[in-house]
Amino acid sequence: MIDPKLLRHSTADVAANLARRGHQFDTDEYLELEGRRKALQVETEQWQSERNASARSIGKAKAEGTDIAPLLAAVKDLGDKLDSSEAALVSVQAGLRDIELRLPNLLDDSVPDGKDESDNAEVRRWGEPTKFDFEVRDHIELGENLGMIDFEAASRISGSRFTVLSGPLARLQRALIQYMLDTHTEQHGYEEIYVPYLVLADALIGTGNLPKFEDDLFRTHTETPYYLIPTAEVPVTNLARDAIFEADQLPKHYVAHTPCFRSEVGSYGQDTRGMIRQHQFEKVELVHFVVAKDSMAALESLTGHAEVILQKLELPYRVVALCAGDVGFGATKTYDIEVWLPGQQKYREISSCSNYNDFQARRMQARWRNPDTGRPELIHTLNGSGVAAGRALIAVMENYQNDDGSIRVPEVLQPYMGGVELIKAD
RNA sequence: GGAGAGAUGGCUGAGUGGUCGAAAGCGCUCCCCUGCUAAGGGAGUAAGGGCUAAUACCCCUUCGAGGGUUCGAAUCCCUCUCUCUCCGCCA
Repeated sequence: MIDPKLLRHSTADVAANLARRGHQFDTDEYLELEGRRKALQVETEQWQSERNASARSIGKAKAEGTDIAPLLAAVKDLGDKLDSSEAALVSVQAGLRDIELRLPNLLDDSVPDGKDESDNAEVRRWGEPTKFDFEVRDHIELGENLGMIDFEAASRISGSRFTVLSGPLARLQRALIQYMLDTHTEQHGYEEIYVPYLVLADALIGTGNLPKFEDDLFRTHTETPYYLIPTAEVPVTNLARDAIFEADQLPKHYVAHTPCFRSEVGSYGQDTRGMIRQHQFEKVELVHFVVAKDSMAALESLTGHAEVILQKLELPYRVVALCAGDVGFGATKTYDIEVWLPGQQKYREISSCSNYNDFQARRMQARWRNPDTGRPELIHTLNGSGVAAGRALIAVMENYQNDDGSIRVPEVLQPYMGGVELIKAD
């Protein structure tokens, strides 16, 4: 959520910033509503104040034994006036809040202009696209030839966009997850955390997934609905909900492995084959809670931590700064890390690292106490994949493939594979 | 699933219709005192929001959540959620 005060006092500036994303902010509608809010709130609070004053004087009169009948007569219709004014205020406030909750975050000035993916700016590149002296296979062909990926079985069980992995390949994904968790906790100082995979709507409002992106989520039909998490970001970031951290408790660095569930409506026709885009996938997620002044530096370090994983796996990648039109709803700035996939001869997203500044914190009331002012201030939240395990598995398969369809196990993963160095069909 | 108890400020814990944003204690901050330490004395110490240039006044809201009764609710009524104890079941 954008600071309501900023929205109120610098409406045109906010609209201009959001326009960079291609978001059209109807300032007339907003200002009209905001004007009514102000009038109604002032009026309502005046009635409330009056009611409190008269209730006090009635109490006092009663204690003194004075006749309270005239006082009661004086406040006779106060209740009605208060009720109607309050009802109007509540409805206007709900309308405003809905507008505010659906407004994307302000972009950082460093975000490059552009309208879609093709305008993203490459920041750096690590490694060179892997070279092969044979015809490369994609992960689908590799996996099926090994007999360790079964898309047909998955679709019998769950329909499209699911995968069944077996044997060494299933273990390889687990090895990747374990390796990532160990690296982030042991090398990068993160605290490992285990969280619920089902969350309440409020948690998703906190991170910005609701109310706008309900369609992307799976929901239960229990009386109070649960949502399957689309990323660990949701439960982990909500650890800060309603919190007031002391200065010495920050920064917080969390790492969590969870499955992620996405409905992927609206992505018909994209990546329909293979396990690039699934309803369910495994991901290791990094989350930072920091004080405001540190968040841009934190974005750099978080992105760096995700990159280390690819470097240790010796997977070629590049980092791109998302352009204005491509930055996600709640982020002020985002780096995507794209890994080289020989099967597609393309760099494909394997991690997305974002600074949300106070956007999520404001929705969650996540604060820290600034010792200089003694007052609670909003923290800044960041998160990034470190990295997506399903896609990392694809990247390893395709980049480590041999002519005979076998797959070498990256050196750093071998200890997690019981020393296995090569995955091949029996 | 059954039975019972509970939910109040950073914590413990009073408070069954009015002067209660809330006693007391602890903790914390500042000041005083004591040659150090311990002890002691004093003052302060919730969050959100509105108004505003203001983190100054002033005002509003909040005692698990939502509704109701009332001029007035932490206190009375209804619904829900959560926590704890015991029994049952269960990974």
